[in-house]
Amino acid sequence: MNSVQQIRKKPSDKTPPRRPARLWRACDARITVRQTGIAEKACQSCIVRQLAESGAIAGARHQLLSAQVRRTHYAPRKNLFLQGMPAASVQIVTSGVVRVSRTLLDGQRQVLGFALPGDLLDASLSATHDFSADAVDQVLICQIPREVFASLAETEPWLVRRLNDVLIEKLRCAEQQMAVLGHKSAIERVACFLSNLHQRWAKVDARQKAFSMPMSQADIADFLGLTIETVNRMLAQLVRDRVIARAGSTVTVMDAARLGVLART
Amino acid sequence: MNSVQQIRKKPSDKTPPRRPARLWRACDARITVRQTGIAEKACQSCIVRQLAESGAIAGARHQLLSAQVRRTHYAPRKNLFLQGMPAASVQIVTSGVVRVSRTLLDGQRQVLGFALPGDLLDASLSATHDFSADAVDQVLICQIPREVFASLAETEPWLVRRLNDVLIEKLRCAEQQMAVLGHKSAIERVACFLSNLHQRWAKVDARQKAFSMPMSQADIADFLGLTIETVNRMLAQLVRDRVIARAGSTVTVMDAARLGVLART
DNA sequence: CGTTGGGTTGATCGACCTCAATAAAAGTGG
DNA sequence: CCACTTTTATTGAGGTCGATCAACCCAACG
Repeated sequence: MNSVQQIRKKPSDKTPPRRPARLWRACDARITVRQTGIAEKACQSCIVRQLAESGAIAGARHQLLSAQVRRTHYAPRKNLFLQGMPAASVQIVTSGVVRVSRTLLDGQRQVLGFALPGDLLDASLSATHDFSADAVDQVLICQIPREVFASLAETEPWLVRRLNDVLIEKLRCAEQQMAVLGHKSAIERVACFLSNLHQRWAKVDARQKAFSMPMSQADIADFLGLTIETVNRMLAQLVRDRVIARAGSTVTVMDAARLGVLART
Repeated sequence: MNSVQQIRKKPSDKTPPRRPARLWRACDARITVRQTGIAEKACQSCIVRQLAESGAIAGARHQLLSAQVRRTHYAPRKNLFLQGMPAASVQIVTSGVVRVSRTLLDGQRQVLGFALPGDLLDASLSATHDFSADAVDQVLICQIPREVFASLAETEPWLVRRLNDVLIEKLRCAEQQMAVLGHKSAIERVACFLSNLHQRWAKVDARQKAFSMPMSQADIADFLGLTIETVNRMLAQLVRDRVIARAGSTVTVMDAARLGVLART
């Protein structure tokens, strides 16, 4: 009657061997709040840029938000917040990868996705988080206290509208993932995942050819609705077929066309 | 290498044998625009109630929106709008069931969900629809022209914030569906679907014990990531086990507890 | 140097897909 | 209203993909 579903005890990740903090030093945490001028230059993908990119007016708006931003650093495997915790602030990933997951009623863990630099965590303005977030590797977070954001939203209606757009984008992502989970085979799912990661990292840094995949195969399995073994086998097959190459947690796409075909994207 | 995925030619639905328009007559279409007083009383789940339910202030806000609402009726199997069409208005289902679907790049159809009375279609304010919507049975839609909504949003910031909440709710739904598609067996998926429909119809009309399931099994299959045959077999099994009973397109939950256990909800 | 948490690989099994065929509706034109 | 077609629902038999079970390797770490 039922099948599937072994409960994996520890949702822990591995510490990536390489990733010498190039990306996350680009937006270093050791910036005090008043140094908005520096922050504006340094922070490539902070909450401000994310929320304010609605045109030329960005400059003034940028400063408005910058003054309120706090930055926090998390070590690999550290928890940012737990499902059910009171939500204290609006947060955006500045560097590193964050795993977003949820514990289902039957105790099983569902990985909702992975937040990359520039991605908004917890767009809701509700009282408590309805999912957990954990740092996969070295992570830097930009955050605005909830009250500050709320009062800002009062005087700056564009903020809420911008938030709307972000939410719609997130919804589109979720729907795409529904398609992956509902209609695709194992190899297609893994190919989709890689292709998606590839594209998203390209947005963060278009120059890089390789990208970082620091999450464990267990995380990927839970995200794709597969088992660890299957994920492993599919990755191995893609390497064997010269579609991708792996070196530690770094992945290089060797044959983007093939990958696209496999992903059916 | 690949599996699944036969392309079903016509995404057509069946006309339900019963459903003598009880529900949808409650909010009849033949109301002219000016009769806001009547509309306010008649329309149980119109766009106004949906968007304005943020407290006691609803009355004034209600009238504000009511004056701009148009109502449209669609016959079973009729298309409301197609993926890619310019989005002309904000729409809410007032009665009936609407199938929301998307055509994937490889031509295969993905059913994103089914909108019931009170559900918002197309929350995005983007220029074009990024999915298609079709009437499954007799459907009544409340809609506000996009420009009217936009200008209203200018002066009424609460509108955008309310829209935000709706979006977050939609996002939560999508994530739940991700869990269904990624982690559940066939019988669990069907049980989830039934349980979900049951609860949502209960919100529309708490008195009704049975509920309407007018969509075809092909639609359900595409929504749940299963084949028609499997959906059929699971439904048959649930009927055999006295968990549900079916009469035409009407479903009665006989054993809600069992259904809940099967759905693992 | 044992332990622990990934990662990797093989063998087996079963849930669900696929193919096939029939029945039951629903729509259509006379 | 009745042939007729088309669509949808239903049921059976067989094949396959991916889960399950079971090793084993490897690196990190106390």
